[in-house]
Amino acid sequence: MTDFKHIPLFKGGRDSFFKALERDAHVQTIQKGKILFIHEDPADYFYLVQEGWVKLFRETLDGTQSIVDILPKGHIFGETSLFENDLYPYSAEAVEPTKLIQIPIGILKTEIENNNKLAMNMLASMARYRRQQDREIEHRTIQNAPQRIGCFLLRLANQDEDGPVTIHLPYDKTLVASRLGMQPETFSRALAKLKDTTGIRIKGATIEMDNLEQLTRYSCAACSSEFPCKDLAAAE
Amino acid sequence: MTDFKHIPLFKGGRDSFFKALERDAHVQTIQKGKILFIHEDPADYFYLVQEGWVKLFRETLDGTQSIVDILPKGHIFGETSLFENDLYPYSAEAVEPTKLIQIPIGILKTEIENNNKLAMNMLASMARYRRQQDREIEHRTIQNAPQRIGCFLLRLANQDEDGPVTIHLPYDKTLVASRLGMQPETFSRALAKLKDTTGIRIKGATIEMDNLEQLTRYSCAACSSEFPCKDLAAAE
DNA sequence: ATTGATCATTGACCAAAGTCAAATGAAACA
DNA sequence: TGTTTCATTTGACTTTGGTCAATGATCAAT
Repeated sequence: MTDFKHIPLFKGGRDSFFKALERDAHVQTIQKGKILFIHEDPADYFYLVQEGWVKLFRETLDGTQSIVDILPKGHIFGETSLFENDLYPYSAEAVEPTKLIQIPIGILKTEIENNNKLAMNMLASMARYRRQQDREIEHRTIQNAPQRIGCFLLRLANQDEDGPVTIHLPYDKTLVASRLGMQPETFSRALAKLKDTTGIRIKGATIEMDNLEQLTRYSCAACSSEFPCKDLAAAE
Repeated sequence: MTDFKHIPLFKGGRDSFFKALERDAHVQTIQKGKILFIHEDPADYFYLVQEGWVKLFRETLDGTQSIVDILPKGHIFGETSLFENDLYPYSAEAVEPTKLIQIPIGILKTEIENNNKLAMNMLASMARYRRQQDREIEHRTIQNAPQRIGCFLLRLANQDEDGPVTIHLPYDKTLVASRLGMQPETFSRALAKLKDTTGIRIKGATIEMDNLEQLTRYSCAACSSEFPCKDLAAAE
């Protein structure tokens, strides 16, 4: 039983909307590696991540992949097809064991078209995503590999914490590498360099440090935003 | 006299909205190099480009710039502040002699909040922008410098044209370089390489070729989209 | 035409990241 | 407990693009 009314994106939805969700949305449990849909497939459903991680990506004819995003719990995907043609603009794959809610896109479309509150929620969500993308492009341009990793770690951490911090990488290093637009080998070396520069401690997928200060000084120097990052994606 | 009713984003606006526009929006003629606002300024106005080009950018403490976008005629900017805090998320500068319409952001806000048609227009506009950004990130990752230039040229051209094509760079090469995330020197060399590879002819800011095929083969090989590009930004 | 000013190109060199191949480690499985 | 599989690391080398400095080109204004 999912409590749709507590999902921020759905706040202010009408009864008919929640009734439709109860009736037609259903939960899917997905194993790691499962492809949910492919770029250009007809977009009949959008999805809400409940547990796990979903990779959105595109690929060229020769198989080179480019990661659009990797989404945690609370995020939706497949919904943008709503506003243009009805095809998915990317492929989606579960990169960890994942629980999703699959929702017919028409339900959301109807509600957004008829309930301004939902349209406003959606606009806020897209504005947030947009800033995230702007930042992403900026970082690819002005941060080097170790700095990008540092920034990635900072975004995983609770930035208001003052003392020692432990961070656990949420998925494979190979995947983190492609999320950050670099090769696995580069990631490995860059992480080692980050360790030497900032004194963080690395044990497999766990990273520890006495405080965030060193990492901040190193990574945020090549960023136009202030630390702590204001625009961390709030769960949608 | 500006015909607000024919601007796609404003289609379906109510009379009160257009009255407010008539009253409070006004045209500005801006010389090249003029800064319109700075990142984090309070966002009281948004703008519609009528003529010329506007650069949106952010910069780090040490002055390194990152280009968010460079907008032609028909595009709006400064409007996203609407959905979160009320600060501009970037700085804006006219990079060519430019004509703008400056519009108090409250007028748009009121209309979007109360007129679902406008909210839908805005959603469509943001969805389009989002795809553009997704593509941008992809290209930075998988295209090399000459390919990115080729792709940039293709987007300037009429892609349905079959025969010989002439393209004129819309602004300085230095600026094109930063728009594409590379140094001016790299741009210069990469353009020369593109010339050798594809047989395009370059005279200053004018580029000619017998047809688009060579360029397409070279640049679109490292892109997940089909040529012709469907998602070219329609004027908003 | 001459002078600046700015933009653009070129050369020489350097640094960062990618590639290819091999070695190591770690988790899953029979 | 071995075995397989896949992720990760490391080494050696290449490629790409960045940096710095100097030179050309262009354009506007005197």
